[in-house]
Amino acid sequence: MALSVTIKDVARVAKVSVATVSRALNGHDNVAEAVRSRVLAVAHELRYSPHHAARSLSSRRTHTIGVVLPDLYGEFFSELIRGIDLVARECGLHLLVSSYHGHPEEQASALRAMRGRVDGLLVMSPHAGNIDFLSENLAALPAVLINSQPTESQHVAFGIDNYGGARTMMEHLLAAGHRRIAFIAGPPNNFDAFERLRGYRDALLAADASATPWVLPGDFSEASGHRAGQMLLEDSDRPDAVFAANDMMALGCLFALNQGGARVPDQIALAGFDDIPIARYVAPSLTTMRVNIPELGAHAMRLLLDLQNDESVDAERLTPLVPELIVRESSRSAGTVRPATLSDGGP
Amino acid sequence: MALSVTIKDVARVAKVSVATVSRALNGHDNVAEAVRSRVLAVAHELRYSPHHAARSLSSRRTHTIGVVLPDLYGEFFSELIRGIDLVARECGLHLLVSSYHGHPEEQASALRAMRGRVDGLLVMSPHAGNIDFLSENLAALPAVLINSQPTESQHVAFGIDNYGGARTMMEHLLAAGHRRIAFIAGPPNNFDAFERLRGYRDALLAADASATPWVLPGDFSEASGHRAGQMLLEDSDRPDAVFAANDMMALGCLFALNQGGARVPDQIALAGFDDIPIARYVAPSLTTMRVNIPELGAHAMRLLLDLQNDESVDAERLTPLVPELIVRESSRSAGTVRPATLSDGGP
DNA sequence: CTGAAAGCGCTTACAG
DNA sequence: CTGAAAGCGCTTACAG
Repeated sequence: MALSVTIKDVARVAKVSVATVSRALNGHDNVAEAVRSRVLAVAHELRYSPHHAARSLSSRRTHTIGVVLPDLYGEFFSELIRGIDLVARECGLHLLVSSYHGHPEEQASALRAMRGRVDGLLVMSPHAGNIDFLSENLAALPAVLINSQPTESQHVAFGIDNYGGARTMMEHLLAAGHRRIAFIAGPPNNFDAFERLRGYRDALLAADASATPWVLPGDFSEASGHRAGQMLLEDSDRPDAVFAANDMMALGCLFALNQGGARVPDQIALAGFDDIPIARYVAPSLTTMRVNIPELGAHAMRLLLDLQNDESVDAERLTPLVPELIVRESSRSAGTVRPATLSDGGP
Repeated sequence: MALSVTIKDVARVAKVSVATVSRALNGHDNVAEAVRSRVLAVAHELRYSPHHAARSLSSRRTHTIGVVLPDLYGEFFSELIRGIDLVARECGLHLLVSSYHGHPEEQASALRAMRGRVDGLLVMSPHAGNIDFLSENLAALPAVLINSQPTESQHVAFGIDNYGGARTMMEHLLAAGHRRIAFIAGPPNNFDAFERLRGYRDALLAADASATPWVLPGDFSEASGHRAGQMLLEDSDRPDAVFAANDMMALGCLFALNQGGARVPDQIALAGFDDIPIARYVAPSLTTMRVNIPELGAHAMRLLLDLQNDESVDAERLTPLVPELIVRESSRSAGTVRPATLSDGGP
């Protein structure tokens, strides 16, 4: 760093003031054309690259967006980041990604560490009840909340229609004739999980007011789905269908059922939620609700940009993203169960 | 931002100078204990959080590591980042991740944009022949190259033993009795792909000096593997086994063979490279070389830390990471082909 | 169109 | 142990 070339070096060589160099490099129009091209040439020749911290300290803009996530692990987050990055790139913005690694108590410090590094924040906080404290730490930065519990606070929030998605899946299972439908729940304090459970219950009771919801515990992990599957196998009383709150648990359950000799979908139908890539490769391929994850991120990013430009965000743009029902073999009532192929269920 | 509280506010309220606030907050020992606790209390009460750009401009440290990758898409990169992040966190370092999205010509600007934002760089540059120009733009920052073509330059580099891995796989296929082994190659200018191809050739010729290498073109994408599989089906003359330079192509090839009615492994054995998660879920599950991707990132990060501390890096620590042979159903010479289960091939 | 100067919010020798 | 001051590398009114 000590050897690196600064704006002063460029100014000296180009025989102008640093102010002029700054203007020339930043494309201001109050620079003589001859001077500008000379400055540009010198800057290039010296391999000058502006010092980001200095620039953002004086200009009060960082051209960077902070993304604070619960975790970085897994397909969901990489797809989300990809969608965000797509929009950010178009606008010449960088991304500073940070996660609190499943420790919600570290979220505050993750948020505060963003000060002076970012112009705006995209925050995903699925842990219910975190919102008040969130507001305290968001400071004066424009922010968009992703997939978070709604709040009375003034924050812009955007997410997936988990409730509606769960109802859609239930309607599919009910239409296929299943009546005794078990549900593998997500983590207790997770807002997404809560909404999906709510959709399951409401749909079940809407179809038959005397039905008893059949809920198995889970935590979104494959292992918890596997445990739920084993629990079902041990029970002499089995459901017609199992709806897992996410695909990872559905897969865990599928393997448990396969191992235990329960045929899917012939003996038990199975469905998940998310449409992670593996879902269409397993045998039988998994019926699920497809969530357009990159679009979730991209749209949140666009909302943030509007917020930064002081454009008011109309309510319509905050309408949750509706997941799409993808019917595959795991819920097909009858017929051939073929191995998954390239042409099955997507590009 | 205008409303945010600065070190001056803390100093005023705590009735000390900004210098003292700075020292107290940074844990210097030349601060009276009573003063320190007062400053800390005030800072907390005011929800003060240091302005990062200002701090790094004056201290000349950013506590951030730049990670420049060819792309962000897919399991490989998210696993790599996870490994890097693991080590970074332990050291209280942040990560600034940037990708040039498959456009090598944007790599230079991605690298230069890191100036003044990071203390060190982790760079993955699989495109052969990029190295000289890399050196020009790395400036004075300590850097570690990941999975890149070796160079005479002074850069520290670390990667996977692609050549050795490919040979190991070939020895497995040869030991299973296969002689006519086709190879689906990766992109022409990719160093990883080049090394794997070299391992294939050498192993083939080592087993039989008169053998003719049978190389199909590919570019690491599933689609290109699918095309290669179709090409093999159309040919009346089929190989005993197919070794794809990565798992994605192996999967594409597998689907083509499945669709075309060629039984794997009975008629054609199949193997890939990488051990991506899907590899053990497909039917038949895929034999492959497992690369410990998080460890690749973690180790590179540790090398960078040593470099920053001016510790000399001994050659031993630069020894490439050796992939591990994972034999699954797609290359089993005979016996039962069962669906994948939870207990197959890993946690 | 251009330059001198103030200022962004910190850290760190330098005095005391 | 503490404070006044210089300085990090830029940008941006303010004059001219």
